[in-house]
Amino acid sequence: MPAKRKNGIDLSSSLSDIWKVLSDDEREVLRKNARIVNFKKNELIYCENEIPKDLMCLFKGKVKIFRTGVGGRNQIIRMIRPVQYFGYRAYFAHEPYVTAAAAFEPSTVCMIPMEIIEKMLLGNSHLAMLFIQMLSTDLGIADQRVVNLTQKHIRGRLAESLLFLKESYGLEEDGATINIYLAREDLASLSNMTTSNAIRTLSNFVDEHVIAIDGRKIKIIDEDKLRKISRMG
Amino acid sequence: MPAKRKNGIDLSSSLSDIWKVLSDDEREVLRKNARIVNFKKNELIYCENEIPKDLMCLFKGKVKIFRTGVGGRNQIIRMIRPVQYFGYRAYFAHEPYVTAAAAFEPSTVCMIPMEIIEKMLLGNSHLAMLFIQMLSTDLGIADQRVVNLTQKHIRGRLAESLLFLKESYGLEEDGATINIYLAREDLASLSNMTTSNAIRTLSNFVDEHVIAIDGRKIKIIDEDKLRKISRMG
DNA sequence: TTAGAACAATGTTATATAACACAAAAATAC
DNA sequence: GTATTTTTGTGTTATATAACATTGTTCTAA
Repeated sequence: MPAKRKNGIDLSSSLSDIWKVLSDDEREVLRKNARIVNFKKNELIYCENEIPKDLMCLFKGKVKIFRTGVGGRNQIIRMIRPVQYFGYRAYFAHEPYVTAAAAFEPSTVCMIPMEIIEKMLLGNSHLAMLFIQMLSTDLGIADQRVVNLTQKHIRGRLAESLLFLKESYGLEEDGATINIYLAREDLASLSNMTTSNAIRTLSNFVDEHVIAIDGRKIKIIDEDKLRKISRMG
Repeated sequence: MPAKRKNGIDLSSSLSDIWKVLSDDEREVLRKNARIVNFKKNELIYCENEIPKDLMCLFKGKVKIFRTGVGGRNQIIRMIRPVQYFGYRAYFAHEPYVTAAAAFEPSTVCMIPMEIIEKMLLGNSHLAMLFIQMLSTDLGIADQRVVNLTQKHIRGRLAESLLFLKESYGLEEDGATINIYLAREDLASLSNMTTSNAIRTLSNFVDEHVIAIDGRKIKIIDEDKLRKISRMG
C-alpha cells in the first residue's frame, strides 16, 4: 500500500530512516501531522533564540546551520542535505536554538511537531535509538571540527571544507565539479576565515593545479594533493 | 532497601540520574555488571582509536576529554565532574573513540558494558530519553564552543575558560577560589592557546585585579569584569 | 641535600591572518 | 539598457599570537 501524498511528495520514501522503525499506526500519526514547507533561496528556516517546535527533514535543496559570533561574523556549523533531519537538538536539550538555519537554494522541508515525536519516542525505542545515533554522530563531528578549525592553517581548513562539500553533496556528471555552488563568503564562514582569504587561497589552489574554478563552480583536479593539504595544514 | 555496595560505594546514590528511571530488575542487572576502577593522577582512562566498550560514570575526581591535533598539540574538548557520564558517544556512533580521556586527579570511575546499556535502552524508553537529552546538551555546547574558540581573542577565551571552570567545579569555602587546580598547560589547551600566552594573559588579569593567583590556585576577584572580557574578547 | 626534571615567568622575534582600501566583474533592479 | 548593488579579485598594512630563547622556581627522587 503506497503512502498518502502531501503536495505530491511521498512521505514514506522521503522520511526513510524514521519510516523504517515505525508501526502502521505511528506512520498514520506522522502523515496527519506533517507539514511540507517551501523556502526560497537564502530564506531563514529558524533563527537564534527561537523556541524549537518541529523536527525538520530536508526533502529537497540545501540548508546551512550557522551561528552569529563576535561582531556579527557568521560561522557555518553544519550543512544539511536531503534526506537529513535537523532542528531537534535544542528541543531535546530544553533550550532555545543556539543556531539559525537558512536555505542555500530553494528547499522543501517536512515539519513534524516535536511533541508528536517525543510521545512516539517513549513508545518506540528503535526510534529513540535512531536519534541517539544521529546525535552521537553529530557530536563526534563537532568534536573533531573544534580541533580542525582551531589548529589547522588557512590552506588546511579550506582544503578540508572542499573535501567535506564533495563528501556531502557529491560531484556532477563530469566527476569533478562539486555539486554545490557557494558564495566565497559562505566558503569562508565554513572554513573560519575572512572572505578575502578564502578568495586568495582558492586562487592559490588554482595556481597549484589542485582545483579549477569557473565562477562558483569548483572542480577538484588533484584530490590527493587536496587531502595532503588538508592533513598538513 | 539500600543498594548493594561495591568497594564501599553506594551505586544507587552515585548513578542517580540513570538509577531513577530504572526498574528493580534493571538495577539488579547494573549492580551485577558494574565495575569500579580507580585511576591515578594523569592516568589514561581510554585513548584515541580504541574501541568503546563501557559507559563510564565519574564517581570521584576530575577527568578531561581531549584530542591530539596538528603537531601533537592537545586540545581539551570537555571536562567531566562527578556524577557525569562519558565514553558512550563513540559506541552509539559505531566508531572508535576520536578523543582520549585522562584523570586530572585521583579518580573513581564506574564502568558498565555498553551492550548491557544498549539492551536496557530498547526496553526502557525513559533511559533512552536521558541519553538523548545528554547528547543534545553536549552537542549544543560543542556548537557554541566552535564559535567561541575560533572567533574570540585570547583574553576572551581565557576569561571564558575561567568562568567555565567556576561553573563546572564551583568555588572553595572562601567563595572565590576555583575548585580545580590546573597546570598552565591544561588551561592553555582548554582555551586554545600556547602555554606562554596562558601564563602571560593570566598575569595581565592579575595586574588588572580581575583574578589573584597563588601557584595553581585561581581566585576570582571581579567576576563582572571577567564576564565582560569573555563577551567582548 | 643535591641533582634533575617539570613548571612558571618574561622578553624578543617571526609570521599567519585580519583589516582596510580599491578596482573589476557580475548580478539585480529599475 | 542603464544604473546600482553585490560579489569577486588583489595589493598593502596592521596586529594578534605562535615560536623561540632564557632564567627563575618549585617539585621529585635518589
